[in-house]
Amino acid sequence: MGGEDTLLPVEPVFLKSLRDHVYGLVRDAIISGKLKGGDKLNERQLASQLGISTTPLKEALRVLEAEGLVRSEARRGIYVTFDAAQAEEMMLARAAIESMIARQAAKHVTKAQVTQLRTLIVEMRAGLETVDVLELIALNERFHNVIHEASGCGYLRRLQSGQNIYTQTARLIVLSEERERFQAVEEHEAIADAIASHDAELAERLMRDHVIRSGEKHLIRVQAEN
Amino acid sequence: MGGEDTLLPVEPVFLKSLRDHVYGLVRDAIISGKLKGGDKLNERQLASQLGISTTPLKEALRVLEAEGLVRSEARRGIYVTFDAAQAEEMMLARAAIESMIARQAAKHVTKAQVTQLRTLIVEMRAGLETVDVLELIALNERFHNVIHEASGCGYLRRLQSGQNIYTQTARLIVLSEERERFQAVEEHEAIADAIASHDAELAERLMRDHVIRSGEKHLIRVQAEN
DNA sequence: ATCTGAAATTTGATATATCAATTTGCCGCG
DNA sequence: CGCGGCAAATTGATATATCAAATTTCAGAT
Repeated sequence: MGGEDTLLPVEPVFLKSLRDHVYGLVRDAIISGKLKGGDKLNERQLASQLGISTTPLKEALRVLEAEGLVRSEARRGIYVTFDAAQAEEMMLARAAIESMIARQAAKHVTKAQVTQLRTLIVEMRAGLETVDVLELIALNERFHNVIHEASGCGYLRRLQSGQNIYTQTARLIVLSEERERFQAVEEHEAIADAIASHDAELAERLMRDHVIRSGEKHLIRVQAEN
Repeated sequence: MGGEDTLLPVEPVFLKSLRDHVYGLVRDAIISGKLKGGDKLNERQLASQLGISTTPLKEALRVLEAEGLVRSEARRGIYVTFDAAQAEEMMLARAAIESMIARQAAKHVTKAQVTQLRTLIVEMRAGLETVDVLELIALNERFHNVIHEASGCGYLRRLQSGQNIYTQTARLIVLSEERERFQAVEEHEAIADAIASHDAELAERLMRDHVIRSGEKHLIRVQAEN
């Protein structure tokens, strides 16, 4: 087993339910590598470490199992299944879903949303000049959010968010390379153009290639950290 | 190790945990329309109806929530969120993921797997002649399974299976149309050719269009039933 | 020393009790 | 009649106890 002793307390204010809080703790521990593929989780022990009962923990583990991060064997144990190979597949899943969202966005986007996308591109170019990486990260998120909203696909959006395994620091590191910053903005502009011209097929392909290319860089970073 | 293959006389039904069983019951009720979008579920009442305690039910509901079929509001209630719009989005999700799987399959497929695909196509043609719809359904599943295996993507495969909302009867009805049977086999052959020639881009596009076109027919059927 | 198998232990599965937030209903006041 | 507001009822959240399957331990036989 790997280092779940470093998983921490649940003391913080009751902003959300224990199960949601614990879900986040364990998921982060898995994604960040504190819990590695093959590690066994003990319900009682983990609940006791967190200072909670097994009920909310069991519910959190069920969600993680539904997401494919752990596998539960009846009366045997709960094992972490997430590894580098799955990280790559989750990136591919993001690419698949995000590109389908872009496809739908190209079909349903409004003129106002096109304007929002173009404005964001302009701001991204400004961010390139000032080398404001944090600002670029925020703009990237807003850019994708506008596309999500344009698509009108709430379920796909939700499904997509479940495939996110990149931390803020990983994003910072990836965008610390000037070449990457420029390429990302170029790709975003091409995607915005495709959506603006209602070219669903092109928007889908460009988005897929963008997510995969950018994702590979993140994955390299993640692997380097572990 | 080994030899346990002949020692499994236990009924599968009893091996399944209550939570898994209940999960299946509620999911089917939602997908089939017995529970409609907006319906409120009461934990105690439902547990009592099913003759179980709330513990396994809560876990089942957490999984359904993770899948986006219900939404839980703390100390307020659990509401069914699945509706026709989400059914369409789940079909799009299937198309997105299945096409990504086809893309990976085109990259990693072996000669033996290509042979399997070609054999299945031949059998499908035979099924067209004999109008054996059940056989066609089984062949379709095997066809997609070979592609899944060729892709080597276990996570994507799992994610894909979560998007399945078609019943056997729905498949029967859709394939009851001769035009649909022929078109499906034609599309399958084109997909097999693309994968055989390692054309990832084409395989992805063909698979996506196939799942969407075929999915729309299923959705029309589902809507007609409700 | 190795194998067998039964007892003790572990552990997830399930049931039940309790807590606390929310809703509901009723009463009185304007 | 309408509107606050408090008490009771409802309900999901959490804690704890119990059950049963799986694993481990270890005595006894070979």
